[in-house]
Amino acid sequence: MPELPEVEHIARGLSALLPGRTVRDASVTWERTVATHSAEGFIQTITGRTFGPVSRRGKFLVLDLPPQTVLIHLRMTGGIHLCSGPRDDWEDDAHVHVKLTVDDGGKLYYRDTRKFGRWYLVDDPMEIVGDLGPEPLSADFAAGDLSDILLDHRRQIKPLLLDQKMIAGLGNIYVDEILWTAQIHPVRRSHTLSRSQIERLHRAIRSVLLAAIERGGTTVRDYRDACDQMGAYQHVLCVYGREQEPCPRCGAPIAKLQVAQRGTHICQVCQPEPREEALHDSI
DNA sequence: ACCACAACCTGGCCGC
DNA sequence: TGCGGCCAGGTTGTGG
Repeated sequence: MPELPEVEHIARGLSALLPGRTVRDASVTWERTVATHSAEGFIQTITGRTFGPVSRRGKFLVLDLPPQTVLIHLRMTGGIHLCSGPRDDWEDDAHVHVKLTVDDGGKLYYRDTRKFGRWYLVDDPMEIVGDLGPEPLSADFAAGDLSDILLDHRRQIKPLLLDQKMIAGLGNIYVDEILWTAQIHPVRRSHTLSRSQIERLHRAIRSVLLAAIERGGTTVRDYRDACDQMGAYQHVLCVYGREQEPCPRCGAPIAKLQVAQRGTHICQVCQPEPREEALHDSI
């Protein structure tokens, strides 16, 4: 579910509430959620520790818990909810797999229907996020950096953008939105893009992600932020989930196809299919 | 280097 | 109503 904007929004929500709080109690009801420890070992290790700053790297939520760090990847259906009141809807939820009680009685719930999400407790975050590509919203991610990545490979642009080792944080929804915005077909080979297309793509990556963060992310189904609120970016999606609806730019019906085994939404007019030779073109 | 596919899980939706 | 099949915001490992 969550891509960069959703994780960023959750991180901001937790930043306001979690730092300075001490873990008093913890429970883990789906053993495999904690990838680095047994449930027992994890609970013993973190109890009594106090949270420091909360941040994000790619799609990972990063919780400082000196002297170590907790990294959380929400995968498809993971969600975090921090409740300060005495009770909460999540208390008896069958899909809550981790629960932390902090010193003022507040509770942090981790809910994950499909159980794909993972928690990591490590000495050095680089053990987990060391292979990630650059942060697309960082000030030093320039069009030239994107160009270096694209020209260094001969892959279809969509799977390349989804590859976290290339650029960190993009997922299926935002890649479809970004490619529509930049008017680039998802199977276009990365090394065949022109200078101006790369600049358009660079601008689209940043503008789409920033707009999505501003609206608190996209809720297709499960996603809720740290305060259990839905996002609002789903209301302004241009192509994702809009098969058959008119393209906001030209009015042609949005088409759905498979690219890299992922459902993919495009406007066939605004994002024309590359010629065969451009697909296989060398040099 | 790049791609296809299965696996990890559950639930919702569609058609019969 | 029930059941099978397909779909889903992600990642990893295997094999071609």
